[in-house]
Amino acid sequence: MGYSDPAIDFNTPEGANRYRHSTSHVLAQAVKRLYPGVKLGIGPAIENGFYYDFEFAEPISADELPRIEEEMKQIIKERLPIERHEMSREEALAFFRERGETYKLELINDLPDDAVISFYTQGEFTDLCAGPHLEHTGQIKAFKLTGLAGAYWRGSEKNPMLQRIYGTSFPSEEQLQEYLAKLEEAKKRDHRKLGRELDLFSLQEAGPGFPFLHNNGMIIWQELIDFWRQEHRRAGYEEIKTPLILNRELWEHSGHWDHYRENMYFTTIDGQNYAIKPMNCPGAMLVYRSRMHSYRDLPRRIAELGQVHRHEPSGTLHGLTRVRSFTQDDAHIFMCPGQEEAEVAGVIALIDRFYRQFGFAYRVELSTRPEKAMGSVEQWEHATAILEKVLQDKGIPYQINPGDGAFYGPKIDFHLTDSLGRSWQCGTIQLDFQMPEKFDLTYIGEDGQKHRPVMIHRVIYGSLERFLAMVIEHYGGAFPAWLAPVQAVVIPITERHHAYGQEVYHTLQEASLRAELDDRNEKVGYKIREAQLRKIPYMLVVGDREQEAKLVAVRHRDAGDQGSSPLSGFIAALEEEIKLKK
RNA sequence: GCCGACGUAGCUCAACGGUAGAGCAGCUGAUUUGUAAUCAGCAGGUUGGGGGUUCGAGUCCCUUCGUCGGCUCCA
Repeated sequence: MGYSDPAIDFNTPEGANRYRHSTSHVLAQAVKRLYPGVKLGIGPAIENGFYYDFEFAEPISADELPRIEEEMKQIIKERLPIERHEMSREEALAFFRERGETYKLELINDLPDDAVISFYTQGEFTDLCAGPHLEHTGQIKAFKLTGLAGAYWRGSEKNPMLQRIYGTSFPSEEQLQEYLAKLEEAKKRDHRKLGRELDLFSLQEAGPGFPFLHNNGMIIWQELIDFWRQEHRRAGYEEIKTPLILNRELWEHSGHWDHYRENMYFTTIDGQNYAIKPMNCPGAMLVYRSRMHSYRDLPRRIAELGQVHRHEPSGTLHGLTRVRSFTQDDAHIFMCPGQEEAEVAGVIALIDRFYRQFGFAYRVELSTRPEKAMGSVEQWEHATAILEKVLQDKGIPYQINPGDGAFYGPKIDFHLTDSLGRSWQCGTIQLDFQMPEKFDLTYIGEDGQKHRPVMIHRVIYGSLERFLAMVIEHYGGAFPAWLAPVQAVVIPITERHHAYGQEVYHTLQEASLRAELDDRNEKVGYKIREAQLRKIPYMLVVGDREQEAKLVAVRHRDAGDQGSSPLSGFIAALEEEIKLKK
């Protein structure tokens, strides 16, 4: 099985991985040549590229990447054959010990006893590697080093931090350029850029991680909430609002003090200790507990748009997607044992309904028991089995994310992808047997005795801030009419059309449409250009012809000039478009 | 929090250690315009903050805050 033409195989994931994995070896070889004392970490292929981790004697800077690229080109020019061979464990250890490759030694020591220890050699460079690889280095046609970053050895903050060089490679220069151009294009959709350009929100030095929403952003926010309320009423939810600040005792009681303290903000009122809520659940528990429940009341689905504050490490903050204060579209479902499956299934259906509305593709994960968890292993297994069963019954593909559950229960997570391909958790469904216990929640069963309810914590949007970011990037700022901050702008051609423009504008306003009148002293082309840049869906040009016949000349953001129509007809069509959330 | 980079006008970006500039946006005036930029003028800054080196710092050094790319973490 030859591999003389990498372009043929590149279209399969295996082929692309092999190609890029070999590129990462070329990178390591180049670095070894340029920085003799360097120690090697690992260097796998990843989605869209590869990386290699190094420990340099002196940290290098990004300016040095071009120099490394030059050396890589040299290695490619040398067309070094890439050859596989095996060593015994002892030989392998001796090989790396001699070369001072302490990280490689660690890797070998962690290999299972019966593992085949294989190596790949190209020229003077040999690396521990399972392969497979290309036949020779000359097969790499186009590559680029794309970044330099710190990364903990084996992903643990307890380990030393290595320097990771990222890169990508393709079988042709055209494909590489195409990929880089696509990345540039994607950057234009970045919600942080669009947020400023479209005046949706801002991030200020006065409050790192605490976003400011502007009027345009608030309009989208409110539409998201209106849609949410409507759907939740239909799905049988109630809505509550609980305080942002509650006393410390409550958080000690709920387990947050033990399990979540380092993420919480605290304050003092009249000498008493309070915490700013990082989660909404305790508030919902108190509401549940404020009266008696019969099994006939259950399931009780109690929703809350709750603003939470969490102290996230400064280095993790990111636009609207990772903040320190956000609004969860939370709900807590209290139910009798046995109702779990139906309720979890109901929430999954609701999440699907929402994401479908926006056309989001999503990925599902099942997160299991973390190290720091409340409750017995049996309870966790029981809860996890329920979640797993629902996913399987529904035929939903999912990955297991071990140890990533909440401290009170396992969860199903729903991930969306941003414009640069980064994945963000939005929806989540968490099954909780702990909190009802902690708060001694009860209901009266058919038998007249007290019983313990089970609880689900769930969010659909996840955080409204994060979801808003996803919405911005998904539409690239060109929002559908139901979300658009301004739905139509009236553009009179000259001053002589201002009165009619006013009339049109007022009629739109009275129909509760979000309209603007652009009566500035500018040419039509100028006003249209500006409206296009603001991504306003409809532009209504009015001049002599329109004024005379009570028409509007409709221009659509994407479809262009639509010709003239009676104002009433335009309004009816727009109202329909909004109602259908097209 | 950790590693690296970057902070110059509202925005995008210039300025060999030697008087901080441009385009767009803004304001004023002229122009009354038919589907992506009319013309002219004006104004706009303790170069993120603080310290230091130097005759002299946007530029070099230290420190701090913020942002960006990752790592860890997470809605």
